[in-house]
Amino acid sequence: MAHSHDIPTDLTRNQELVLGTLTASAGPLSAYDILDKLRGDGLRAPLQVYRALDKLVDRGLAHRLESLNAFVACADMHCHRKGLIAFAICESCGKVDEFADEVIEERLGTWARTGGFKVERTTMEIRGRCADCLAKAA
Amino acid sequence: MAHSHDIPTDLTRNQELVLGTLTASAGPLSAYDILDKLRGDGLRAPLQVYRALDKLVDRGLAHRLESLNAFVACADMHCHRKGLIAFAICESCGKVDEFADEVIEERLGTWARTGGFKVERTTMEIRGRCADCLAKAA
DNA sequence: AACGATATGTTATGTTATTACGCTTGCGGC
DNA sequence: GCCGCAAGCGTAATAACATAACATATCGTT
Ligand SMILES: [Zn+2]
Ligand SMILES: [Zn+2]
Ligand SMILES: [Zn+2]
Ligand SMILES: [Zn+2]
Repeated sequence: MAHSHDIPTDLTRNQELVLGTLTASAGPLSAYDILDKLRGDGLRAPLQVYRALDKLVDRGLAHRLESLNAFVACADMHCHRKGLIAFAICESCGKVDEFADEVIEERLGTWARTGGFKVERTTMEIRGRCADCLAKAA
Repeated sequence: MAHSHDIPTDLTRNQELVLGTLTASAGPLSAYDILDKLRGDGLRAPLQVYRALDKLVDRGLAHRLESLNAFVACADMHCHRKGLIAFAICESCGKVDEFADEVIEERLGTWARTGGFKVERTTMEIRGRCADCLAKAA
């Protein structure tokens, strides 16, 4: 049976290269970081990376972290249909944890309904220290 | 009696100019937008604006919107000691509404405690359409 | 084959943010 | 007063992030 982690097969070459780079990385990468890693594969211009990233983000295979101007591969495809994903970003090791929370989403919906605001998308990014790094620092 | 909207008196000239510009603006401004508006007052270099913005953001007098790479004046100083502020940004008119929500903050705290993550700061930005713009479009 | 839609490659440019360096100003201790 | 420090300021240069504009290529449909 197909497993939810399977990489889609209909990606273009550039999209596959970019997603592969993100997946192989321990943490978020900027578009230019990605470009540098893919020079050996023939990529030369930022736009090649940005175009691939656009598609990957559209499909939920990657996420943009606004507070870092960087990108990560989706951790586990749990989230593609959920409206709100929160990211916990460790300032120390760069690791990114992603999670979806219905309570927060519902609360946001309540706020929006009250004020007549139509929510189109939400970014939530939490900066701090992960458990591992806290343990090491202790 | 002192009112919470009073502008602090211990700002430097550059800080005052930048905060004034933000306060006068209907929507968020980028650092370079601010710079352009302040050329007549003698400001010449991005750094002059960025330095002022750093201080203003530190003091909670202005906020940075990560998803726009832009800045707004704090709407009403209600938030300076609260950990989490959410911003609702209208894609149509640019208006930014800010609010603090204890439920969301508590929920986030719960998630963090569970995973051993130490939250240092959170950015939450909601993109969509404000009530006014929805009414106009109808 | 003709067409449209999507993807690509390339160059140039635009926008946002920081580094590095030196000068000035305000202030407490002497 | 004068020293020494901390904070602020001015300027130039550069780094980092993102898009515009245009030409070509690839693929499925008719
Ligand atoms: Zn995801
Ligand atoms: Zn960590
Ligand atoms: Zn505020
Ligand atoms: Zn609006």
